[in-house]
Amino acid sequence: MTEFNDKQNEILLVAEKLFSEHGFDGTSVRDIAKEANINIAMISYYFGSKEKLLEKLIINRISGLRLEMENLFKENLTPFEKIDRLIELYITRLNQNCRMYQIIHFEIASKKRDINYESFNDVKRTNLEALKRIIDEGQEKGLFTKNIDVALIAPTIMGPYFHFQMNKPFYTEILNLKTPEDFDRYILNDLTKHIQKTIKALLVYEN
Amino acid sequence: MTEFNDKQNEILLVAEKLFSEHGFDGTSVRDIAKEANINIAMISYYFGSKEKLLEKLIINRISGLRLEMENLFKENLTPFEKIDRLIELYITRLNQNCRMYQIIHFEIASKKRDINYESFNDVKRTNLEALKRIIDEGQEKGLFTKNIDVALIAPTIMGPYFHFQMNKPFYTEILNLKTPEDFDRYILNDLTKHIQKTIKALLVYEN
Amino acid sequence: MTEFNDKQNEILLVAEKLFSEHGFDGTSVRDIAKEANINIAMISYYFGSKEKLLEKLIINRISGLRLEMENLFKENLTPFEKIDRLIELYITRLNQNCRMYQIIHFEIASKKRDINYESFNDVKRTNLEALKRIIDEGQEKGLFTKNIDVALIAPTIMGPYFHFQMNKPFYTEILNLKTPEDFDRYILNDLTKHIQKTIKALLVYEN
Amino acid sequence: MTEFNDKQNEILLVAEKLFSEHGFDGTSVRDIAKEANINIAMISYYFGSKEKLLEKLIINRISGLRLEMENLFKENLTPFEKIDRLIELYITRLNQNCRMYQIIHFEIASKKRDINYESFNDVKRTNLEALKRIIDEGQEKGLFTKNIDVALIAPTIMGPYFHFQMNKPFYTEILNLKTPEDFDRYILNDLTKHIQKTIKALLVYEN
DNA sequence: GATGAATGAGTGTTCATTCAT
DNA sequence: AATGAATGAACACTCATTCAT
Repeated sequence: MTEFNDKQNEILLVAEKLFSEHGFDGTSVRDIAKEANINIAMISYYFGSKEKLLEKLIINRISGLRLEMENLFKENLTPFEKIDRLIELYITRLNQNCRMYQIIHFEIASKKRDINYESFNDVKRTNLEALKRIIDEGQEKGLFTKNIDVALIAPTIMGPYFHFQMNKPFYTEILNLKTPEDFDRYILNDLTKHIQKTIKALLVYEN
Repeated sequence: MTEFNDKQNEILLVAEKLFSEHGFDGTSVRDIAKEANINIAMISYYFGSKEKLLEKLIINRISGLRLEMENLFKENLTPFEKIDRLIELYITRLNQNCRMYQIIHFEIASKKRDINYESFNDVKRTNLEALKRIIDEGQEKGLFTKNIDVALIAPTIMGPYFHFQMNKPFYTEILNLKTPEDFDRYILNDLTKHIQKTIKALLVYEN
Repeated sequence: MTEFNDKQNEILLVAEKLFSEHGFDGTSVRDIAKEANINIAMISYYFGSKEKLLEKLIINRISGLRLEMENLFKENLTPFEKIDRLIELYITRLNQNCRMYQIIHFEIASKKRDINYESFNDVKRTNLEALKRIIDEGQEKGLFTKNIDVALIAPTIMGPYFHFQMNKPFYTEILNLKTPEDFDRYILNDLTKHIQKTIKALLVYEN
Repeated sequence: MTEFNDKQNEILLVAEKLFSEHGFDGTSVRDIAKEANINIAMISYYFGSKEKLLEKLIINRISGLRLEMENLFKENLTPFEKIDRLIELYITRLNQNCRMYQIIHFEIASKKRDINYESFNDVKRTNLEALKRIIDEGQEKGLFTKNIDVALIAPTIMGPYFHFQMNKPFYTEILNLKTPEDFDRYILNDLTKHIQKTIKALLVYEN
């Protein structure tokens, strides 16, 4: 993992913002250069090409996404508390990187670019593993139901969050969230609690 | 609602496919014209501009999204059954229009285009209303818990579906879904059942 | 062989001029567009790309290079007269297309472009064939020496011509050729006669 | 004549190679810098500019082109033998510097650069002079015909050589020259003999 | 009503060169 | 003396759109 200098980091920051707001194709290198106050040629000079800029941006941001869950397991918490903490951690982290997820999700959908998503998948696999350990523990202790498909728990945590984010204008309106801060606060409090409840309900539900 | 002729419908169909696959900016009018076997000038001629084509496409498709839930309420079903049926209806409908949702979600995110999403929001409001009626009924009958935020049930239904779709490559891999048909079958069976279970668990969960 | 319209022919003409004067890499599509008084986009529009423009230019010009030598053989001429006429024909033709040869020679030398020179080689082969027939006839009649390598006669005809052209500034100076017309006249008269004499000398030379 | 240091000579060597292979415009300073393992800025630093590099390259190489023909005249040879030796010397020397000639010929043709070719012309004049002395001697001894245009003998020697070189792919094919070594051997043996024969035939030909 | 020709603006990228160190 | 960073200009090409027919 190469380190980037200040200017390169500035370019990455601007690119992240513009790509997430207007998409990769909707953002020109001139837009990035103008907003980052650098010469157009710098993007090719530093990153090789616009596409490689995206790639390096994704790799750079993804490498910070792996959750540090060691403490979670060391701490003396009940499986329920662990689930709560895990979800809180998830949402906080997703919300910090929501621009990146916006970009990645769209780029995965449009298969045009052949970006290596393996490191992204790696993160997801690791996170899934952590989730599985907690659920296993809860099941062993007889707290959670036996009938749980772990692979579907993750989309049940992240799905609502992303859906909420993607329909920001709609939920802003019906929940009367007046400022972006209100929206953010709603996510970190109400929505997080809702998702925690959902997962816990699911883990104890006997159908 | 203006009616479109055959050629216009063909253009809309091709545009829907290409926009969903490569994004709006990633699709050129030449691509559309070539795939639809029409002259490039036709798009401007029929729709005014590429942007207006998108707008008309969205409006045209959205109008078909309103769920017909009348029968759902006429039928003599328990609230649980109604929830199951509603979710089944939702997912089926989402899945039939997943291209359209792909487009709309991205276009909402990139605020560039000022497309009128009111009719889209209308649909969501109507669907929310239907959901609310069922939940109200379940609560009145003492079957569901009192403590339910209806506004968050919808993202809990649709969120996991969209997240699953958006991460198709990842879930294809970890669930060993070999063909697109396998993937679709998994959505309509396993994922639907999972979401039904999730919602029902949530509706009876007393925290 | 597709026909070109007036504008396309104008572009080809300008491209031929500029490519021969400044080379392919030394000529930008902007230069061509400006000199041909057309929009830059037209070059891509009409020919696909700058490289394809070169290719089509070469093919278009080459197809006119095959010498019509039927009359030469029908006419009741001595082999010596035929050689004279053939060389005259050669030089006249080379001189009419000297720009094209300038381009082709350089492009052959720089192997960068993978242009199909087969049609060019075809022409050379055909011309070689004609030359061989005349020499065979002269040998049969006992007029020419037996010891002739036909493959080397062609470079002995064309080589001096091209060398003269390529060193135009030098020969202009030492031969005191004041105007381009003088230079051209020298080629068509003196140089042609010199080459005719050279070849005839060679054909009768017993070493 | 300024002397060049090792790095400068390396740059000249690489530039000579690349210019001859891909032309001046087809070679970027980056290409040269990479192949010469030097910093890009070095070319401007050492030579002023890319164009001046070409100029200095040409001047440097031209100064080595003057044939040393003193021995030729000192030796006790017949005019015919002298012609043979001269041509052999010519071809050998041309072939050693064929890259340089490739560059110069193209640069003369494209009048863009205003390089001083006077020293190049000087060389040609000197060589012409030597040729003239031999021919004069042959004429005085009654061995050569009177009617000789010396200015046209040079192109008759060099023209076939260059034409052969420029159409390398064609002659490689029709003469079945399998390797570059075969090609070179053919030039130094067969082609040289052919040119010697041509000139001698011309010098004795009475038309 | 429908279209081929045409265009100006914009795309990402590469260029030779400069400059602070 | 030598160089890595940086740049403005130019590159070939594609874009959505217009317009005469």
